[in-house]
Amino acid sequence: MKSVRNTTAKTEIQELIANSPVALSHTEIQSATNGLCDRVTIYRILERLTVEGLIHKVVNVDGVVKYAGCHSCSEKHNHNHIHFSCQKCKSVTCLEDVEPSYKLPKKYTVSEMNFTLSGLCPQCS
Amino acid sequence: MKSVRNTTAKTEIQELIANSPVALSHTEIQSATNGLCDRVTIYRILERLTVEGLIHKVVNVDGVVKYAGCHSCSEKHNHNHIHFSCQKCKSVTCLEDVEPSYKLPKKYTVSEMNFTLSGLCPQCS
DNA sequence: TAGCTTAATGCAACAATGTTGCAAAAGTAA
DNA sequence: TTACTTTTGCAACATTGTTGCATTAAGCTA
Ligand SMILES: [Mn+2]
Ligand SMILES: [Mn+2]
Ligand SMILES: [Zn+2]
Ligand SMILES: [Zn+2]
Repeated sequence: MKSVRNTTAKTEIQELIANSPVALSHTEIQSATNGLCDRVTIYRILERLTVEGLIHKVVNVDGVVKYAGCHSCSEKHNHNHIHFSCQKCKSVTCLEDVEPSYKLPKKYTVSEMNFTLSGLCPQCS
Repeated sequence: MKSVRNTTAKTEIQELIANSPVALSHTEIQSATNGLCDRVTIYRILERLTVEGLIHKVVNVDGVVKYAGCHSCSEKHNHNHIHFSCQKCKSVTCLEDVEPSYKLPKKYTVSEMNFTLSGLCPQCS
């Protein structure tokens, strides 16, 4: 039986992501927590929070990996929203209300989606 | 005036990508060309082909960068199709016919899109 | 064809990001 | 507190991509 332990670093990183209006990268988290723990530990905490369904990973169009809080992912991740990536301020935002629609022609089996739009966010327009 | 030179390596890599049914990563290109040129040269050729509008970059959901041929991008890139990423065979395919629709809050200015679905491709279903 | 200009290449060195193994530290239940 | 197990720190490594610079070679012209 593998139990989950709530450590200081894990709690702090989870709250940091949950309270952030934009998705955060590993580097941004490391800067924000300022020596709270080792950088390897941050990677492992992010992995654990993702598995637990508390945060989700967002791979930006420029390849930068960021993390954002989940709102209703208890058992497994179920995201069908769009992400917006600002080309000016580099922010990545979850647009939870925006559900894209599409129609696949062939015999593809879809299990996940990752839709990202880039341009200028409201602050940078 | 900066002119463009067609070298053996550039031509071969462009044809490799153009004739491939799936998007190719830098590593896959390096393996396929088998010592044709240095790995740095491959990066620079991919950059050049992208600027020239002959290929386009696809950042997969797992962060792996791949390249696929462009069909009608002379002046600048204009892609509005979906990419499909197979979780089993790891292939990334351009679904040129599939155009997703969505409605954004009007405060956002969109200039690019990157939509990727993952699951099982027809061969792996 | 030979020579000239400069785009393209090879190579080394570096940077950023992420992973793994293992011993030490810390969380949790008894 | 003790015992058990998860979590952490650290070092070492892997992958991917970038940069500077000397050398090579593509394409133009005579
Ligand atoms: Mn999101
Ligand atoms: Mn494509
Ligand atoms: Zn912005
Ligand atoms: Zn497949």
